[in-house]
Amino acid sequence: MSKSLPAVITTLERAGGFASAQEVFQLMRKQGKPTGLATVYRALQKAATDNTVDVIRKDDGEALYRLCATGHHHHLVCTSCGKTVEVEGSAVEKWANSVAKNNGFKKVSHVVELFGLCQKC
Amino acid sequence: MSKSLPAVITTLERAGGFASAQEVFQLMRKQGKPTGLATVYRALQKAATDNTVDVIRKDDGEALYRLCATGHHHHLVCTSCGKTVEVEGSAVEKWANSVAKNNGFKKVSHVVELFGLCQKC
DNA sequence: AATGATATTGATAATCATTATCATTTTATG
DNA sequence: CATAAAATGATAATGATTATCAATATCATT
Ligand SMILES: [Mn+2]
Ligand SMILES: [Mn+2]
Ligand SMILES: [Zn+2]
Ligand SMILES: [Zn+2]
Repeated sequence: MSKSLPAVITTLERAGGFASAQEVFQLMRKQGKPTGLATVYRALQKAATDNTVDVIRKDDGEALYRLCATGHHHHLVCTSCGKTVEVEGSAVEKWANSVAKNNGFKKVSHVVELFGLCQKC
Repeated sequence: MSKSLPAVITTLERAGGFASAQEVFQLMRKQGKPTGLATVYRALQKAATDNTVDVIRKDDGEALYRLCATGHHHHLVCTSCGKTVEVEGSAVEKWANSVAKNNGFKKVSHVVELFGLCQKC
């Protein structure tokens, strides 16, 4: 997976924020760089496992991707206005790994999202 | 929505940990309380908006529901066989609260779930 | 009880993101 | 160039979720 990955990432970059695989697919078509849907999915998945993009899920379960400048991190989201703050989670990473080890689990991933009310709300 | 909701919740309770809508549907069938799939979905969605159940998403996007425990805790779930271990998260609680305070957020809640492969799998 | 209004149910079909196939094309390698 | 290996993409299959809508159950009023 090599020829298409850069083009997909570039498209995601131009998209600005979050974009679904389907949206990236459509954008590439409009930009004159049509690419197979399966290839778009493969590229985004690869980028996700490489931690070069973040993945979140809409309420309906659809995956949204975003170029990830800083590496793995989590989100603090205002439940009222939607304001989102990216937060570091090294403490959580360590905790997750130790919990996994203590229970004999391998290849552990985690979902960590924080919700609350921002200052304005 | 009333007749089916209690039965769905009871089934979710018996399931122990997390269960998908499809699993609840199958369980109710086996327990001699067959209920329509659409009804199961409706009941779980209602319970979710009422905050009587938690909703998380597997890596593949499938929604998992869990009866809101009386005592707050998290889960370590095997993505292969579904084995679930309840884990303490005081370290995460502290982290979440400090992150919230640093960003001026109030009434912070969090979703923290761990996924991996258990020893058998 | 009987009637009509309203809400719930569930079998079934439709939706749609994601994944699997697999033939074709491209790239790597000697 | 010749061959093998990897990437691509058109297409079909999968499967969870949602939409329909006719049949039932529940409620309210006479
Ligand atoms: Mn993390
Ligand atoms: Mn917690
Ligand atoms: Zn806010
Ligand atoms: Zn397992």
